[in-house]
Amino acid sequence: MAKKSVHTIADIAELTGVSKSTVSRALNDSPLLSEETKERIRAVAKKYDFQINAPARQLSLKQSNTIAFVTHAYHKDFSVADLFGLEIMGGISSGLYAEHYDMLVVHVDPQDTSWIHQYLGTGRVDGFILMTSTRKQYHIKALLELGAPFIVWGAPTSSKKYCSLCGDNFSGGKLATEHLIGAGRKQIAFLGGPAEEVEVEQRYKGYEAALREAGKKVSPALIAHGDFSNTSGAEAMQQLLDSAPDVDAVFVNSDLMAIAAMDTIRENGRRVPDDVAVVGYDDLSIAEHSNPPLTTIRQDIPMAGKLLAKNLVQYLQTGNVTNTVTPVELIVRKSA
Amino acid sequence: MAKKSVHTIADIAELTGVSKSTVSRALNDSPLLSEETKERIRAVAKKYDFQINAPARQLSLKQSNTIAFVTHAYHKDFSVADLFGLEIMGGISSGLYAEHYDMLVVHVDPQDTSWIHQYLGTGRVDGFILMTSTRKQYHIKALLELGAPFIVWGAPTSSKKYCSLCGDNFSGGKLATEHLIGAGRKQIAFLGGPAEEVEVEQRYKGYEAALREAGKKVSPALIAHGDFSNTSGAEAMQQLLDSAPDVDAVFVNSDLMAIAAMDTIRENGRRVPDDVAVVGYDDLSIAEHSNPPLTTIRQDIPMAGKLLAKNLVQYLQTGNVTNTVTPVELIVRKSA
DNA sequence: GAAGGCTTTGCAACCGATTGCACAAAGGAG
DNA sequence: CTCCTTTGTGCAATCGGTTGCAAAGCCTTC
Repeated sequence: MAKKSVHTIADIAELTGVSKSTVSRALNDSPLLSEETKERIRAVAKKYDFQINAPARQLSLKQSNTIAFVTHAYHKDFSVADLFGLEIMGGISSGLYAEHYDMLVVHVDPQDTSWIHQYLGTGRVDGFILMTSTRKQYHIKALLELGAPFIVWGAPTSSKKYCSLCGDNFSGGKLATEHLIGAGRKQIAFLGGPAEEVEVEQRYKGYEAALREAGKKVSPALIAHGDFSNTSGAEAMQQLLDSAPDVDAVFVNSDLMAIAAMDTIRENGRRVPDDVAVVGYDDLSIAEHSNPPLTTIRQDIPMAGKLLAKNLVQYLQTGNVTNTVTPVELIVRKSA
Repeated sequence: MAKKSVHTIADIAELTGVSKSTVSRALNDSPLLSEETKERIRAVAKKYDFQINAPARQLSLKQSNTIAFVTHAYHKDFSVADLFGLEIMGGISSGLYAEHYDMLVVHVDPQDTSWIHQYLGTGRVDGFILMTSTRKQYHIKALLELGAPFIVWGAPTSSKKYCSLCGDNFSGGKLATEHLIGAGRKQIAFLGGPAEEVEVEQRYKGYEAALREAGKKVSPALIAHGDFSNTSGAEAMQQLLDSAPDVDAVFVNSDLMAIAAMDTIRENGRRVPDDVAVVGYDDLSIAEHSNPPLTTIRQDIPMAGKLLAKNLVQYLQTGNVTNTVTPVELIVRKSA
């Protein structure tokens, strides 16, 4: 079949005997056209498998229908952000797809903010989803200064208004701790991520609140911090076992650290969960395959991704600034 | 400063007192212009932080300088492709960046090939990098039929010519097995991925070759297959321990399966590596953090990503079909 | 039967780049 | 002092859409 030559709306126009404008309107479902004409034109377009030219459309509309997923470059040293980033990317991608947006992935150098000009100034993307773990504040500041549209994963910290989405960290910490208390644990430790991060602080507050409500005290010997990495989880756990030998439970701020912590516990001759119960955070896909399967706080990551996409698009279209907190859920498996 | 209004080459043209064409030529380093003029124009462009409009350029050049990273939608069930995909994406991204290309991520339904039209027909992307694990052949066939430019990760299988890149699976299998033989192991098992995959078959051949060269026989009781997933690794390992109780080493086709296998070995009251030595495959970031740290065959994934990018771009520009095999390397840690 | 109002469609300008071709200026040859 | 190259620059068309405005057709209404 010689249908090959149908690549522009002008071709369709000729085939249907109307003008370019009419074809354009038909394809965009303009109310100016009669249903009949629209139908006729669309039928032809479908028949010839017409695909509109994206760059031309973007040029005309001054809008790319593309957003950039901004993340730091991946490196050998394995942090929670990696797996987490992968999972959330799937959610974002599907959320954007539903809104007819494409996703460009931009790996940035944490030191450098020139990517903002590079992608926004050129009309390549309409907005950003920020996932970089380090120096996030620095990037947020730059985006705000340039008036670039964006949404960030994590609790909002600047006084300025911008879109954000984060998990309910307070409830997460509380839920985990309550579960351990309910299981009859007496010496419940908190193994957090970097103390300076808002998320970690909120989880700690939840931990504290649960203990207080149960009439328990917070003991400094039961508090330790890592940096979300595997190794730091093992180290912090060792520290806890040393400083509080009678520890019988631990709430860990990430699944990755929790898995490392469980290894450390075993290396110290204790059993999980018999001697020490462990609750993780995130419910990454590895959580259910760990040994033993990890009890953890689930953040619905795919859903979070979809919401990031949806809220950003909403902001682009209406200027609505959203700061959403997504619910968390306790998933009970074998480790606690 | 009122530099805000400099957004098009026409603005630059006015500022420098030349025509749009001259500005365009200067920015593209055309040989038609004198160095002096080019310098002068570039200086102005730099001064005003001019960013060229991408859609306009794309429309004019009929080329988007964007490629699509095509992968299946991520789902809960954790396969090697996930982590592997993440790591290789980083390499691809940086490789494309070096070639001045952007990376669009497209999550596709394995059943559906309409994404090809959707992205190629619209001029949104210039080519594809195919990573989907299942139904890969189906997608390759569709791409070939439509004459779409692409490169795939994995050994080429069709009789048709297309670009590909894959690890040296034969050498990988051989290296791993030789290492185990060299360590004095006598009953060396092969725990593979799906038997029908070319990669797995090649690794098996390498395993076989190493045994043969050492004057050893291949025993069917020492062969098992999983599907690259965590759980399948544990199951297959159990099967091996049952069918060959005297097994003292195992070459596993993926790090994820290997880690699960090590757990299974311990659950059966044996020690790693003392009783059973384990060699994995891929050297994912988790390999060095496993317990014990995993001896494994490294594929240089970031480099593979860069090569995928580079070779695809080369194909786009010159039509050169490349089928590259990247070297592998034995990384000795504690598990064997 | 003419005027006015709707609805439907087309013309042409515009979005911001690239590039073939024409033309102007400068240098060299006769 | 002309004429011819050679080199450097600008004009205007083009890429493929979108959209403000004008116009054409049709139906009412007086």
